[in-house]
Amino acid sequence: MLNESSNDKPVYPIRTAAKLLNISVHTLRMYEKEDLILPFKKSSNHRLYSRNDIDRINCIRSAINDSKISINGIKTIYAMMPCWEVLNCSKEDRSKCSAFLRHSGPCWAVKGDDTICATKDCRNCLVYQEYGECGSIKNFIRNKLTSL
Amino acid sequence: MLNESSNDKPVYPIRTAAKLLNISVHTLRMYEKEDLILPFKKSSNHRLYSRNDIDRINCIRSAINDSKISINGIKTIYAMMPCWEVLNCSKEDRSKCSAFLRHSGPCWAVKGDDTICATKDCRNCLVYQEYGECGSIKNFIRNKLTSL
DNA sequence: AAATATTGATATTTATAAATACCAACTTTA
DNA sequence: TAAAGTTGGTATTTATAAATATCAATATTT
Repeated sequence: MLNESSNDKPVYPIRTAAKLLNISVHTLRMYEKEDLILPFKKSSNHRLYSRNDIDRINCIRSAINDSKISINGIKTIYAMMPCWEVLNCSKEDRSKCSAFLRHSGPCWAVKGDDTICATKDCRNCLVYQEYGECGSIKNFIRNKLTSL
Repeated sequence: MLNESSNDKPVYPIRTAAKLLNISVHTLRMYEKEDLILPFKKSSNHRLYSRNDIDRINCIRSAINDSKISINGIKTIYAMMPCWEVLNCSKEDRSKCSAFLRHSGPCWAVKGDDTICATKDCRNCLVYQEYGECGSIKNFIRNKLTSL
C-alpha cells in the first residue's frame, strides 16, 4: 500500500529541520504538542524528521500564514476526517473509539481507547500520512460519498 | 421538511441583534462579509435577524472565543460539508458546481455557477440552516458513511 | 572527556486577527 | 419633518495566537 520511500526515512535532527523550514526549534515542538505532527523519536527521546515531515510542516505553515487558519482550526479540520473508513473499523471498533465522535482534534491525538489503533504507531498510519490537509480530507469525503 | 417556526422570522434590526449578542454592529456586518451568516434583507437593504440567526452567531462566537478557531478556519470547516448529498445534486449538477470541489469556504458563498442553487435563496436552504457548526457537519458525514 | 545539540518548561516578544470608532449618505419611524 | 437608526467605507485599537528567548539537565558526537 504505502511505498516505503527515502522520503519516509527520519533523518533530520530538530535543528536541521528548523533550518530547512526557516522556523525556530521551539515552534516545531509546539506543533507536536498541539498534535499537528508526529516526528520520529529515537530511544533517547530525540526527534528526527523525514522529508515528508518537512513537506507536511510546510503545508501547515501555509495554512497558518497564507490561509490564516489558526492551529485550533487546523485541528478541528483534521477531526472531520472519517478515519474509520480508511481503517475499515468494525461497528464495535467504532463504538469504542472517541475519534469516531469527537470534532476537536485528529484521531492520532486520541489516547487510551481500547481500539485497533491502541497499539499502532500513528506515524505509520495511512490516515496520518495521507490526510494532513483540508484538500485531501474533502477529496476523501467526496470520493467516498460519490463512488456509491 | 423545515418547520416554519417563529424562530425563523426576521425580526431584530442590526442594533437589537448586536445588543442581544453583546457585540458591535460592525462585527455583525463583518461576519456577513466573511460569509459566515446570511441575514434577511429588506427592500431598503436593511438587515433583519431571526432568533435562529442569533443562536447561530452565538455558536460562531463560541468557536472564535472559546475554541479559538479563526474566521478563515470556520469557513474552511464549512467547506467540508457535502452539500450535494443534502440537495441530491445530479452528477451533472455537481460537475458545474465549484462548491463540490472547493475547500476554501461554504457553498452559500459561491456565486455565478449555473447550478440548481443559482436561483435559490441560501438563507432558506437546509445546508445553511442545519449545518452551521463542526459538530453537525461531522455528524452528517458520519451518518452518511455508516448508514450504508 | 570536551564540545555541541537536545530535552522540557517558563517567561517574553511580536505579528495580526478580531473588534471598535468614526464618517457622510440614506432610510425608517413616530 | 425631525429624530433615530442603518448603510458601506476606512482608519484605529485591542486582545491574543504564534513565535522567540532563555534556562538547567541530559544526550550525542568526535
